[in-house]
Amino acid sequence: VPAAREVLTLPALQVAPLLLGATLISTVGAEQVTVRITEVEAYEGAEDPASHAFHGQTKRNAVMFGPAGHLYCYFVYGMHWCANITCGPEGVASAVLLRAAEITAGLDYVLARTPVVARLAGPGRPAGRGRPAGPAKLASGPARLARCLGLDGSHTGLDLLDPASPVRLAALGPGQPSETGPRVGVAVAADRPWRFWLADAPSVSSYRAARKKSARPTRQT
DNA sequence: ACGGCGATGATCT
DNA sequence: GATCATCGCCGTT
Repeated sequence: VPAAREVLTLPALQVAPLLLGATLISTVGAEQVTVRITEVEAYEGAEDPASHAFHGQTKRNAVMFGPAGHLYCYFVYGMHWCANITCGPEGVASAVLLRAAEITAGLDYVLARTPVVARLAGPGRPAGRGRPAGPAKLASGPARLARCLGLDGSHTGLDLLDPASPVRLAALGPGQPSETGPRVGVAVAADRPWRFWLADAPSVSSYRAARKKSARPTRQT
């Protein structure tokens, strides 16, 4: 199924499951990296308190209000980048967060480019003790996935359907068995099962509830 | 296998 | 000045 603008222009909630199994190609680095998406989350705008666009348009989230099929990267926790695909018609904020994928081409390059990634699942590394098992976990989690693809804020706004773009959405998934659940690390609207993943895909990240707000200390010296 | 927590900086009120 | 759409390390079962 070819990736089409009109499909991505649907609300994120509808686009999200269609992105499972989709192919994403990055030529941002020296060599091409290709992945198959296995886990995503939908974020709507005005009616979704967990969305970056919930409070309206800002400089950071502006691309979410643009046409569908563009890349939205944001920086979190002082060290990580995460990547979204914008959805919905122009003027309506909506996006799908890319949470996990399996690397289908360029694995050697990914391992060579980022030593910290290679340490996670490089050859000869056994599982356990803080060490995820095998290359399936290399792009497991939104920040790991963005890192494997070489994405950061400089790539925000790229048109994923432009054949000349260094990051492209080549094809949508054929519609495989998938499962849903609440979004990871999201405290508000926790009752909405807007996380989607491919059943039995080893690259899918593990669920973590939002860290509960620590009761604020009464004093600090 | 699972849970707690520190790192670290942009963004927005 | 608080809040993160996280990750990796460390300690405990």
